Amino acid sequence: MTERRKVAANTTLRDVAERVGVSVSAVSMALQDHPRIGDDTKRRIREAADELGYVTNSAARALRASKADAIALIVPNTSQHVFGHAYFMHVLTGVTAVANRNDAQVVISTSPDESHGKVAYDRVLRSGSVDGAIVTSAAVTDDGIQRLVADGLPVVLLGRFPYLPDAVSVGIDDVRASELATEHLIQAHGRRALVHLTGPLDHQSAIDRRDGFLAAAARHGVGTYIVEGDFSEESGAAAGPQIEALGDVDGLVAANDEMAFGAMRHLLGRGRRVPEDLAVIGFDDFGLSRVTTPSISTMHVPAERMATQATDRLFDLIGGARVAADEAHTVQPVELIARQSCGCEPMGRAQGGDKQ
Amino acid sequence: MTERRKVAANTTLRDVAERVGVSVSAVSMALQDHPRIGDDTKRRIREAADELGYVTNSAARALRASKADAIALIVPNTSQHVFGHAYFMHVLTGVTAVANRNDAQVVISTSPDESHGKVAYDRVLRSGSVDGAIVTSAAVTDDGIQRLVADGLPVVLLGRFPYLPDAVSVGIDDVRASELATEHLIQAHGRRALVHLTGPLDHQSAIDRRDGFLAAAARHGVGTYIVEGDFSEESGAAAGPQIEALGDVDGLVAANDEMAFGAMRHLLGRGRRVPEDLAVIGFDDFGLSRVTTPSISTMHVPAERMATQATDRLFDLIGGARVAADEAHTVQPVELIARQSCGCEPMGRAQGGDKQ
DNA sequence: AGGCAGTGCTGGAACGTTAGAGCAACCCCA
DNA sequence: TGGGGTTGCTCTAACGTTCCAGCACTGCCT
Repeated sequence: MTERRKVAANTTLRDVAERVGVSVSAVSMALQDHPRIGDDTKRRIREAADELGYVTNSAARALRASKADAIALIVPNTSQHVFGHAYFMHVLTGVTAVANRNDAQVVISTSPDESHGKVAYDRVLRSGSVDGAIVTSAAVTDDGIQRLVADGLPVVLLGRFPYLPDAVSVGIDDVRASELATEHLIQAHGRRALVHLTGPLDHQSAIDRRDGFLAAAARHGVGTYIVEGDFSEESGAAAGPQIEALGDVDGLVAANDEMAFGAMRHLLGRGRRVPEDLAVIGFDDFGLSRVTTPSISTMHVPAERMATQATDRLFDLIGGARVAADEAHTVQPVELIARQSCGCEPMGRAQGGDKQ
Repeated sequence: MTERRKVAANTTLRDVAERVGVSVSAVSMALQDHPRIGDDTKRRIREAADELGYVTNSAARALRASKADAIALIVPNTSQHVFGHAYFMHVLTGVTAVANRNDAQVVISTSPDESHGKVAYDRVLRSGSVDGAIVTSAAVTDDGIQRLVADGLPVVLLGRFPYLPDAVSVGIDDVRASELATEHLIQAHGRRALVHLTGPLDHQSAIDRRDGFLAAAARHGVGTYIVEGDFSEESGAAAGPQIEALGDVDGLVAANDEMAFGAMRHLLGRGRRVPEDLAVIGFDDFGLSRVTTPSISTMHVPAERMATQATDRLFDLIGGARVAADEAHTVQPVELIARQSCGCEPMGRAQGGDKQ
C-alpha cells in the first residue's frame, strides 16, 4: 500500500515471479519468448511484468551475457575542438540512427586532455560497458587504437588511417577530392595561380588534401602557394594577409569551409572581389558554406552516410563477422557542390529558390 | 604463454589476486585505496593490475553498487530535427565537460519515433544503466517525465516547464528576452510596425517568445503581425511572401536565427533592403547569425552554460541533495548581440576584425 | 508394460564486483 | 600474563540476470 514512497526499489524478475507464482527462470525465459514456456504462462508473466513496471536491469544482463547493448563514439581530441565542428553533429546523427535500429545505446566518450585520452577509450572498451566503438578524429600518432584492434575488439575508424592497415575504416578519398576541387578552378574557371590553405598537418586528411592540390596543380602546370592553417576560421582569417601579399593568385583551395570563410571574409573586407579576383573553393559542406555570401563552393563530405556505414560495419563486427583484408577500408564518394565563390552560380538576388 | 590469442578474455580481480597471491577482496580494497590494506601489498597489487591491464568491469560494479557512473542525455524528438540544430552541440559540450569532471559516461538517448519515445527514456533510467538524466527539448505534452520526477529519479530539465513545477530545471526567461529584442527594434531603431515569426506553438519557448513580443509591442503601442513558423529555415523562407504582403512592416522579430535567415534571404532576393527597409532580429546565436550577410542581430542563449549548470545540478541530485521548492528552477541571463541586420553595425567591409 | 520423445517448468550455478563480518597476529600497557 | 586495541588480511553473501541440467508429467508407439 505504501509502495514506491521514495526511490521505488526497482522491481526485479523475482518480484514478477512471486506475483505470478512461478520461478525466476520461468519469468526470464518467458520475457525472452522461449519456446519451452507455455503460452498461457507467458501471457500471465507479461501482464504481471507490465503491471509492476518491470525493466531489465542492464548491468545484470551485461554482466551475465557479457553484452552491453551499447557502443561508444570516441572523440580523442578535446571536446572544444571537435564539438565546435558541425562534422560531429552529422556523425552523431548517423551513429544514433543505426544504434537505435540495433537497440543499442550510444555512449559519447571524450578525453578531457590529450595525455589522459589514451587510457580513456581503452578503459571504456575494456570495461565491458560497450560492445564496440566508432573512433573519430584520431590523431595520426595514436598507438592505443592499434592495440585495441590487435586485441580483436570491435572498432571501426572514421577517416583514413594508412598506418593502421588492419583496422576497419570508413572514409573518403581526400587526395582525389582535393584534386577535383583544384581541377575545377583550373578547368572550369581558367585559374592559373592557386594558393592552398592547409589544415593541421598532423591530420591525415589535411595531408591528403594538400597532396591532392599539389598533384592536380602540377598535372596542369599552374602556379602553387601553400599557407598552413589549422582548420579554424581564425586561421583562415590569419592567412588573409599572406594571400593578399601573393599578388598574382587568382584561386584559393581551402582544406575546409571554415578556413575558406575566414580568408574570404578578410579579403572581402579589404576590397578583393570573390569570385572575380579570387575564385574560392572549400571542403566539407557541413552547413557553413551554404549560408555565407557569397556562398562557398565546396567538396561535399557525406559525414552522416560515413557514420551510418561505419556503425553498420561495427555491428557486423560485434556480431562476429570476420573482415577480409581487402575489405577493411570503405571509401565513400564525394561530390563537388558548385556555388558562388568559384563563379559557377550567379551572385545576387536569385538564390532564394534553391532546394536542398 | 599463448595468452590473449583472440579476444583476450578480460582480466578480472581474480587474475590479479592469483598473480599477487592474495584474496580477491584484498585486490578490490587495494584498488580503492582502503586503509586496511598494507602499503606494500597495495603497491604489489597495483603493479600486477597494471601489468595485466586490469580494468574494472563496469557492469559488475554497477550491479553490485547500483551505481552506473553514467548519465543520459535524453532527446525525445527525432534525431533529425534536433541534431540538425547547433543547439544540441552546445548542450553536448557542456554536458560532457561536467560528466568528465565527475568521471561519468554520457549516454545519448534518442527516440526513433514519437510514440516509442515515452518508453525510451523511461527504460534507460529504470534499467539502471544511468544514474540520472538531462532531458532536453521535451514536448510540452509529455507526461512521462512527470512520472520519473515523481518517482524520485534524478532528472534535470533543460528549458522552462511551467506544467512541471516540481522538476528541477535550468532555462532562460524567454518572455523577457523576447521583450528585449522587440524593444531594441522599437527604441534603438524607431521601428513602429513589427512582424513576429513564431516557432512551433507546442513548444514552450515558442509560446514565451511570442508572448514577450506581444507584451513589448503593446507596451510601446506599435503595430503587430504574427506569422507562424516551425523554427526551420524553410518555414522562414515560406513566411517571406506573407511578410512582403504586409506592406508597412519595418521590423521582424524572429523566434530563432534560422527562420530569420530564411525570411531575410527571401526578402533580399526580392529587392528588400535589410536593415534599411526591414530591421531583423533573431534568437539563439548558435553560430548561423554571425556568418550571414548581413549578420543577424540576436538574443544570445547561453546553451553551453545552461548545460553545464544542469549537469552540475544533476550530479548534486545523484549525490542525494534535496532541492528546495523555490530553488527548483534556475534562470540563466540572455544577452542582446547587436549586429548588422538591425542596423547597429555598419554593413560592408569593416567586419574583418571582430573577435569572438 | 516398457521405453521414449516431447512439454513445461524448477534449481542452481555463474558473471565480476563490493562490503561487512570474522579472524589471526601483533603491540602496548597495566 | 592477559585483556584490549590495532593492523592486515580472508570468507562469504549479496547484486539481478541467464542458461544448462534436471525432473515430473503426458501421450504415443511398439
